Amino acid sequence: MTQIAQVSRIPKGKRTEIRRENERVILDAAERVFAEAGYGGATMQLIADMAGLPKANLHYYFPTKEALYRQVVRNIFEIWLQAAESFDDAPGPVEGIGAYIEAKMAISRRHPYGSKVWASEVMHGAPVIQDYLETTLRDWTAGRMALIQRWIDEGKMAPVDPRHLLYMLWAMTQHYADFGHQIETLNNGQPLSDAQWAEATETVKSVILRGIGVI
Amino acid sequence: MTQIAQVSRIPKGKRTEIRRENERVILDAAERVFAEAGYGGATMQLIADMAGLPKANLHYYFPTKEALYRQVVRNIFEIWLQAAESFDDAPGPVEGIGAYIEAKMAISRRHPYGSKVWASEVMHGAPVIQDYLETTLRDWTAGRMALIQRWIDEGKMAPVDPRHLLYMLWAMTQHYADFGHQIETLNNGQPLSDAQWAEATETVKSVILRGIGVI
DNA sequence: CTTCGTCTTGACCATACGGTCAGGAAATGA
DNA sequence: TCATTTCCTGACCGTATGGTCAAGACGAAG
Repeated sequence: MTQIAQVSRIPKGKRTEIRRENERVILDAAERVFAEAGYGGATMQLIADMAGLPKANLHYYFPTKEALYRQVVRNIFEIWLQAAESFDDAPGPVEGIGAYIEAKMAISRRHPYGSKVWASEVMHGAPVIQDYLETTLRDWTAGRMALIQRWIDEGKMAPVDPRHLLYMLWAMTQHYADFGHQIETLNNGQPLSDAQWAEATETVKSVILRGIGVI
Repeated sequence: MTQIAQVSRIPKGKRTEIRRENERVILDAAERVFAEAGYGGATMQLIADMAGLPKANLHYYFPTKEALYRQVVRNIFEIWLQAAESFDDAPGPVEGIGAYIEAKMAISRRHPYGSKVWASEVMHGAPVIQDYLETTLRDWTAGRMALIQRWIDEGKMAPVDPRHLLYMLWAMTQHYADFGHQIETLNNGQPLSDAQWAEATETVKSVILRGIGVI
């Protein structure tokens, strides 16, 4: 067991571990800097300082600024997709949509920088992840719309346009990450407490679930 | 009457008119470029090209890039505040919140660039409009929260946390501007038609109004 | 027509940025 | 121990950017 744990942490010796760790540190720093300064405002020097590495070292692991940015955006997309699984295996809208809201609110709290990078990328016309929008996201959206439509047809919820319902879910949950600074300012400059996050999640859930006629 | 009309259009001769027109052209171009490229990614040259003026001319009207950006953000804030008036003079939540959703959806369609600049500014920590958040926006929010609470106390709507209800309204309506590119991609690359905008507005209204128990 | 203040703009400057590179340090394997 | 590969980094480079300036064009007023 100890052996297995070690193997999983250091799969192929110190070399691999160094690479893995440095890439992680750089990606974390880059996510934060890209979120706070935008792609154009972010500089490799800033990311290097945040990561505690010389700038030239960044270019050793990631050839260009754009390549680093691409990797950051892709990582975020993976997290989105994982949350999307909350939708499946649900007997009806109360469980499915409720779980989805909870999952996305949790992501907004845990990965605010990632959400901002994604928002920024989309706002600028999705120059990097346009293909993802046209393939993976489009397919996922179509599948969920069909599921919601099925729930409507089965009389499990009110006849609400599935597409715009999805947009509403995305908008509200991501708002708590993307506009976190505004929300914090309106909260007397304090980050939302555990209780306030729970309250926010509960309010969103209750309004939506009542709004689609399942409460 | 003709005299008055002329006076209001050309108050002080051609000089003033030239200044007014050039400032307008520059601000329009700047709003679009800031929205599409972000503050850091926007260049004075790009704005100048978009405005059809030489770069040096921009610096004649606006001393620095930051000053130009500040003016763009302030203009947007004014538009936000005007829409906020929809809330007042409403006898209850159906009219007040319904009108507010319609007004903000209309703004999202007519001023998508402005909405994106605002979102970008807030996401980057509101370096320029932090004072607005702490004064004007905070006051406005407090006033509307009190109004909503009054409606709840009077039994006109379900007891929904007023603060988070406001956040939900902002999130959903601005989402159609800020994430317009994603929405367009999911609409087979086509901008939303008049009918689709009406459908979106109707869906948001119906879910929210049912969600706060007034339908 | 002359004068004066406003507007226009090509050329220019200092700086900061993304990216390169050579040469050394450290880890690996025989 | 020694050879080989990977990792590290200070110094450097070409370019693009925000901003300046001086000289001229244009409208207003007498």
